[in-house]
Amino acid sequence: MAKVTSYDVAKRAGVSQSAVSRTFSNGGKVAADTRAKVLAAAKALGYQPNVLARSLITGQSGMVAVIVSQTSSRYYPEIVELLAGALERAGKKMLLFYTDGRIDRVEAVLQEVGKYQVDGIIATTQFAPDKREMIRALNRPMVLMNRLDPQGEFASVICEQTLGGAQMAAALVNAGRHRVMLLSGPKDNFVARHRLMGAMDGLGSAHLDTLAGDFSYESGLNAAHQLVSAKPDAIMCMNDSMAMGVIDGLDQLGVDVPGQVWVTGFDGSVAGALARYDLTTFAQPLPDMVNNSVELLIGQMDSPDESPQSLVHQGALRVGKTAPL
Amino acid sequence: MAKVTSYDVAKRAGVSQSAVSRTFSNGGKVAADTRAKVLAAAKALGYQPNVLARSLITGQSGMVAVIVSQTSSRYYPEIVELLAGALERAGKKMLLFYTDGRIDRVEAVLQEVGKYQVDGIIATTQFAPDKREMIRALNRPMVLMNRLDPQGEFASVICEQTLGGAQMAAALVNAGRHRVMLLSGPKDNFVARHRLMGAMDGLGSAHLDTLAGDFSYESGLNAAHQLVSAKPDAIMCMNDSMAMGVIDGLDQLGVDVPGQVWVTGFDGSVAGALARYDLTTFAQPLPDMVNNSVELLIGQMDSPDESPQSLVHQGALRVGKTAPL
DNA sequence: CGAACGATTGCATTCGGATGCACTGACCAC
DNA sequence: GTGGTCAGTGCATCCGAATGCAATCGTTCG
Repeated sequence: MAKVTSYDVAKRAGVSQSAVSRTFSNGGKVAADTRAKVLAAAKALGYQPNVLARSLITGQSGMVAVIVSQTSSRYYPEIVELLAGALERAGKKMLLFYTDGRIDRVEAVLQEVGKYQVDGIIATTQFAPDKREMIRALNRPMVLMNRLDPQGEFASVICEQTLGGAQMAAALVNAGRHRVMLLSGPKDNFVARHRLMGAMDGLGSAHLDTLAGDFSYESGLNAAHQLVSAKPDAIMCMNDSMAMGVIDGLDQLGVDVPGQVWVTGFDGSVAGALARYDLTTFAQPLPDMVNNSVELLIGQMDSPDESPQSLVHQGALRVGKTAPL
Repeated sequence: MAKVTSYDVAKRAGVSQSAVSRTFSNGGKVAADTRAKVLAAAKALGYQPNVLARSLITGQSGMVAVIVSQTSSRYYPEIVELLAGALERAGKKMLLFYTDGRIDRVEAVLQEVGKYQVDGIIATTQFAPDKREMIRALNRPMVLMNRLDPQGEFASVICEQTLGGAQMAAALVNAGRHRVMLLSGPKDNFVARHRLMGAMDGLGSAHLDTLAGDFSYESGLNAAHQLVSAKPDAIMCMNDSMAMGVIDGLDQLGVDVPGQVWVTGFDGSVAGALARYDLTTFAQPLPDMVNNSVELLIGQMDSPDESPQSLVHQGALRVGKTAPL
């Protein structure tokens, strides 16, 4: 019942350990009947190759580290689920780390990642500039999702954020909205900053003011009162979770959406599409982005010398009932 | 830049590889100045111990496999996030597997788990009885979450489901509801079955009929029409996601909740607590359950010979606006 | 002052599997 | 029949770190 090793299988099958190893690795040269004997013995003993031992030699563990910055945005779980599927299809296992949105935890997580010989890393986290050297030292393929490496050293898959913000803003202005409040995301967050830039560009003089949110539903809920006190005709939120919070906050204040104020989100999350919210939002093609991330990562693993690519996806306005554009 | 091993560190520090190993493992006896030299060299080289190599000797990988049956219930992401936190506090890494709700994938997942020398397993999946031998062969501590092993061979943490169903049902009847439709979960799902049993017990003659759902929002949405055609005064859904779907479906049909029909959920999910849904539901103490699961698992790892425990938590009715009990 | 002692340290081996290399036969062409 | 090719095989070694054991050193005790 204890551990079954390749030696045990070899003994039972009457062959050498090498033969067992060759049977279970890909390139192995094994005669058909030897392979059959080995497989029979393996099955009888319940043998499973020890991937960790194998990784010592091959340098491949089959694991991919996924680092998520779990802000309380409800968008992240959707990313994780999609990633799980895409990685599984690529034959990789997912070693999942959360940084809880704390930049100071990033270092600890990177250290752990370094100990586990992962084949690659997919990160949706912000890295402080001084962590660059540390990441480089990990010396592993990495793809940033929804983050861009300003120096182009690491591959990334993003959705065009600034343009999206501008597009949404322009749509609001065109629809006659001239008093627009903004609810921003975390200051150090890549997508938050870019969305905000685009939004402010697109709004021009229609921009009343900007309040600081943190991407969480609660921050939207809490901001509703202050947002509405400026008497806006629209509130642009820099993600869906906050938009949902704002809507619920406005409900509590007796403010009708979209009757008195329009509200828009950003992400195109599944949650935001729930019928009772049905957000007008800028939707990112998340499934494609996730699939491409994994493809890029696998590509880097296969040919480590090619320079890292950056893929930029285009999102699209999705009109729901919270802003009848 | 390539891989840094304990030998490299040893050479630079002018000590033996053993000294390096002892510095980085817990029980090691190392003189203070030796340790200092090692740590300095390690830092200079960016050395991180290779956990996988270590696991060969110690038999401990520091990883815990989490197996989730990812039905489209939005409750599972909440479990995963909580688990991530609890495992991290316990110093364990999370190797995450989804079975996509397909029982036939369970075997494949178990095989993969077997290859990775995880220290333990936390599963929210259903196991077919013929997988029992396979799990036993893995020979690893395992805790079932929200599942009960009928033979008590594996530890489990559950919430009292039958009682919860009965309690909810009784509350509805007491509040004067006498025509209650049920929306069940997957037939082979543990919690679904038990909730349903309790509900039927509690309803008695107030039970009109039961429709089959699959725990997904969509199945609730699609069932709304058929559910309401029986002219019920309440619809009990066996989880929150379906309840949200039912509510949205009823909205589309112009049926007022709770004006014309009451709707209840089950889980106490974060999503169901969103203000625009504000479900009346039977809430499980999920954070406690998760923490206990990890504690039980760690306990089993420390003392493998103790017989596995089963913890049963008590949930509580949470009254929202979809059924003003 | 010599012996016993405790704290450190390094050596050698081990974990489980992959792989370069040499070796064995079988089979073919000449 | 001889030399050569080639598929299969096992041996020995390696991956990176942990650890039992023996060796070393500075002390302390009698």
